[in-house]
Amino acid sequence: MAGRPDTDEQLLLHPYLTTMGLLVESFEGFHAPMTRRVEDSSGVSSVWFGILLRLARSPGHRLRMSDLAAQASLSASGLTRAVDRMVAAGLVERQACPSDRRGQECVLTEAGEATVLAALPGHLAHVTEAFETAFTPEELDQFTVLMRKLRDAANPCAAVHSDFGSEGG
Amino acid sequence: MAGRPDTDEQLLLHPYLTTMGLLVESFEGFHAPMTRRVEDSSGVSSVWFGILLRLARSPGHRLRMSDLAAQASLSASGLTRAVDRMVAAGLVERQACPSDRRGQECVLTEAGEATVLAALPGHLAHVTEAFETAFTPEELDQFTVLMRKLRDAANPCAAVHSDFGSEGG
DNA sequence: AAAGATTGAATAATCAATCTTT
DNA sequence: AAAGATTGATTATTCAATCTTT
Repeated sequence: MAGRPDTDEQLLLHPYLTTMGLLVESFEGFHAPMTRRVEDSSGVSSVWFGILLRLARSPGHRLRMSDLAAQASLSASGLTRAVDRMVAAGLVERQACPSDRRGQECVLTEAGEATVLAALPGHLAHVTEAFETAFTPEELDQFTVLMRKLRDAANPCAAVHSDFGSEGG
Repeated sequence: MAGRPDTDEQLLLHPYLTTMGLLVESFEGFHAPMTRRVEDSSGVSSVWFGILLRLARSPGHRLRMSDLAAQASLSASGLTRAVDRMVAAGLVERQACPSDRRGQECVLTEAGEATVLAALPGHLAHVTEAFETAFTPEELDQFTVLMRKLRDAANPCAAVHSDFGSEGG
């Protein structure tokens, strides 16, 4: 009869749960091997590589700690610890933010730039291979559009702050 | 001239890197709020909820430790620790695998089933809202197909083991 | 009071090594 | 010898609290 509540079994096997599980598994299945490769070729963790890459793509090779935290999907304290370790490794340095004395900028060092540039051709080759194996050019375009929609729907604020997603493509 | 190597700047701004960054940011931007909601409504971490959900969807409400580790994107030791804590919380129990005395099965308890079923309607509502806000039905179909291609290309083995991705949809 | 950044305490993840069974 | 599972040691991440600046 109409309005009858779904059984537990129907809920458990709902197609949207299948799609959700597929999304998570697909991302992990794609991301984990990519992570291993970038760590092998760069010699640093994928978190560090992501930070170095975002700095290298930013004007002045620098980003505010809070912006970097958001872009790297780390908490503020998580980024502070990561940058502590990267400073110790000589890959980045902290500089006072000239316009806001509460702030700190994270700035790429020569060694940091060298690290990211050395690993970049190999990384790009892996990314290219993964996308071109999985997708035709038309599918890659479709995919980019759909991912942007998914992100913007779930998290509207992310679009403006994003160095990667809000332009280009 | 032909064959001239790319400059660092060209590599850094390569469209595939933009797409890769967009993919990661989109997934995190989608997944993080979903994680917070499922933790709020279920009272357990999203890792635990994922484990409970996969067990609830499996025949006999049970899975081998190694299969569960793969599906939950955890290492073998990571899953052992997680299951230790879930046994202590009364949500799952270990049973010897009848066909292979090296193996252990992780089995849902009554309390574990109650936990996942209580949170399921709310979780499904959030998933539904996220997908239907982001996508038209046609786009959701496209998206499912593309995610499956991406996973299968990057990680061909995952398809066979997957409870979520290899059937239905 | 709110925002940016950092610190202490606690949690959870991994690698390498180990043990049992196949 | 290889696979499944677990344990010890280490590392990384988070939350809550704190400090400075706006």
